[in-house]
Amino acid sequence: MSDRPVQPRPGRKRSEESRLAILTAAFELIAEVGYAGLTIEGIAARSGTGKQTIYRWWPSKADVLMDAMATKAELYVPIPDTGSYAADLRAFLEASFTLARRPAVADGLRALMAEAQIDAAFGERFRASFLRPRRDALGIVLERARSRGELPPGLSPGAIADIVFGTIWYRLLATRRLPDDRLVEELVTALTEPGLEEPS
Amino acid sequence: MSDRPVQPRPGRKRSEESRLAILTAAFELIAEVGYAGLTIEGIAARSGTGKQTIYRWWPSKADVLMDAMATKAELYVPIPDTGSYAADLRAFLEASFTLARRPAVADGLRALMAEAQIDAAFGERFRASFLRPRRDALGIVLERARSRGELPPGLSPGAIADIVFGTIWYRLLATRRLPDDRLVEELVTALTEPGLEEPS
Amino acid sequence: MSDRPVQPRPGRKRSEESRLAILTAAFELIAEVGYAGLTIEGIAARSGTGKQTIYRWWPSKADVLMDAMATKAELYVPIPDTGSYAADLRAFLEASFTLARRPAVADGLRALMAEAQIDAAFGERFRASFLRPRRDALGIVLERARSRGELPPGLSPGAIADIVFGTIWYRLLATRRLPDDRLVEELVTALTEPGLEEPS
Amino acid sequence: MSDRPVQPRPGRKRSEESRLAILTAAFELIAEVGYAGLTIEGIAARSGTGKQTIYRWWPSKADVLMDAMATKAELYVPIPDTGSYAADLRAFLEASFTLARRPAVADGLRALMAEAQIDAAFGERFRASFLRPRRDALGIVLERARSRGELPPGLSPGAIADIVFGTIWYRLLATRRLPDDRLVEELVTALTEPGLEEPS
DNA sequence: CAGTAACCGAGACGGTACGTCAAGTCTTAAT
DNA sequence: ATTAAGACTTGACGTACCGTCTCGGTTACTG
Repeated sequence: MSDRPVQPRPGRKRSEESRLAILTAAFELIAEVGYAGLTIEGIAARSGTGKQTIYRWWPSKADVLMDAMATKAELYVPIPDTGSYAADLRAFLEASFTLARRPAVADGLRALMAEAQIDAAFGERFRASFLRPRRDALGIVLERARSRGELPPGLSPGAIADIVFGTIWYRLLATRRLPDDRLVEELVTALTEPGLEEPS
Repeated sequence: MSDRPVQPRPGRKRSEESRLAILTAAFELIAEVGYAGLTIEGIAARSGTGKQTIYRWWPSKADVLMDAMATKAELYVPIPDTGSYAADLRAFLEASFTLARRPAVADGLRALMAEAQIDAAFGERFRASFLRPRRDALGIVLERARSRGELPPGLSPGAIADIVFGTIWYRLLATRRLPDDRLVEELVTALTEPGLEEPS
Repeated sequence: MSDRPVQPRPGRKRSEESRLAILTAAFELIAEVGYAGLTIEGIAARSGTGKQTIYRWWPSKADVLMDAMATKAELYVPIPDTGSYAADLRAFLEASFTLARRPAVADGLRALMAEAQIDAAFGERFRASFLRPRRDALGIVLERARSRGELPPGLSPGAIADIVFGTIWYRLLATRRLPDDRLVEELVTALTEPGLEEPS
Repeated sequence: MSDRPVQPRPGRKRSEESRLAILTAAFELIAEVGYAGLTIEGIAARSGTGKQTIYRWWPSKADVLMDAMATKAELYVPIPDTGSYAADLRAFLEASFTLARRPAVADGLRALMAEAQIDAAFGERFRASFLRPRRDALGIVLERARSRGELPPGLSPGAIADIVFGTIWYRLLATRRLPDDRLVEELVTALTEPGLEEPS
């Protein structure tokens, strides 16, 4: 096993130091000047690197930011498995909302989603490497619930995912009221079969 | 009262011809070159006007586009009043989805929402003059339902609005699968009290 | 008469202030940093103008410099007419040498001739608008001498011009010994018919 | 004495293969893309060597080109010795003109002279190792003529050299009319004492 | 014959300047 | 006062090369 025979290409190796300096600069700049003020030149200047080094490894400033978010922000959302669909859903929502309430994360996510609308090629990359994994995580929770027969009738897993992520993103993008615990309960209410949730 | 006494200011009047030419050019250009390729200079050239004329009347190209969308696209969504919450919701969703499925409209909405993330001042205007009226329309439907006691327990009107608009926007922005009739039914399922909708 | 009906084109007029600031900056910079260190960006910064303003009116930095030399340096060489070929030639050479001994002029001429070798299109412009007029001035002197039968046998006016200008340029470009009065006499000696010059 | 005692330094020897590949690449590239398009990176790529190898042995691309000209072009001009100043001068001019008429040589010479104006350090090397030997060759011819009393009165050997080389270079650099046989005769006419040349 | 020193190719690095684009401002003559 | 036209300053873009700096690997002299 273990493919990739390390392929010892000739020439100087990529500088890990520069890579981190660039991601750090991008992460700091987005907080200081906003996405509209974020420029490749600014990242290069702040990080003490050359523009060419950025262009060599990332196709656009949005890709730098996406990489910076993945590297510098801790975006991991665990896949809960409590045995109950309602509890799993609540746990997933709470973890996601906690993330989205961090200002730097919320600002970064808004900028990435905006750029995804404007630059179609980046949009593809953003969906494939950022949105899809998180949607897949919820998909696992929903699949378990489905196999236990806990999903409400008339609601497909796909629609539930659309509603869950749609509501989170809408709060971020359109209302700018960050999602709170009350919204967790209302989403759980809407997405579970009434009468089944609280067996008390 | 005393409505604008026509205020006969001195000097040449605003050219209605130019205004329409600018909005038409913006609407056509967004389809031809995309929002990334839309420029004030391009709009001026295409419309046969000067840049200054655009800057005099609109604060940014996104405002031109928003105006163009409002003027050139027919974005009106009627406020249904059938007497039944489920039927009203379904009608509202169907009308909204029909709109969002028009490619020019979908592209324009995506661009406006993107710009609203990047330019905070435009974001304010976009929310106030574009998002709020539509949310208010749904609010009227929901208020009528609430007063008739048809809203599901545990779901506030605000949360329902977040879920409805969130899901529509998410399909536009993140999945690029345009909303379809099946989603209408799933949203109605999630947002009505089970057993009440279809009295079968 | 008086063509060019002033052609009142619409729009803002070219800024004479910027034009002069650019030429002045170029003329000063060539002395301070040399041609290798002369950049469009440097000229723009020093002159307080934008790069685009330079690119709008000149095709290359060499053209800016050529214009600056013509405007800022006083390069005019009068066409002598003493009635004697030898005296005219001597006067022409002395005036030309005086010019070429000014360091700023010598440096500028060297740079222009160098660029003319490297950029063929500029070379054409340099020959047509810089070298040709000066060669034509000498041509008038020689034509007068020819009509009076004063040219030495076996020497065409073209060859005399090649020798005169060739020698001046060679001293500038290759030896960097600036031309002096002794060289004037030696050139006059070589280019006049012996025995005719000093009729004494 | 005993120069360079072969100094058997340790380490790998300079690769003659790479040296020739670099000079060949430079010589070919100057013809294909011109001096403006000639780059160290291009020479390295074409020759299959690394940039460092070039920088190790030559201080600039102009030095590579000068070396390539000396190695690839046959630039040798014999020192004629016929016993007659006029015949020697004619022979020297004819040999030099023949060289300068070869397009690759003319292009190379123009580029070197241009670079000598722009890069002062290279200019020194160009004068010392390229121009000086050729001027010295003519100097030998002129010294022999002087000792035989054949030089025209009023013309120093230095002035003659300035006129000879100046005229050749001027034709190359400024008029781009390559020197021809007629010019040989006119130069001989100007630089010999009339009545002495053809004793007929 | 193992070290070690200089060379080689490849290619990433920090920089500088390029020539272009568009932004938002201003000036002009005409309406 | 407003318009179309177009020049203005500003700032970032993405590219091209510069000259330097690793890399891993090859030669060739030396202790």
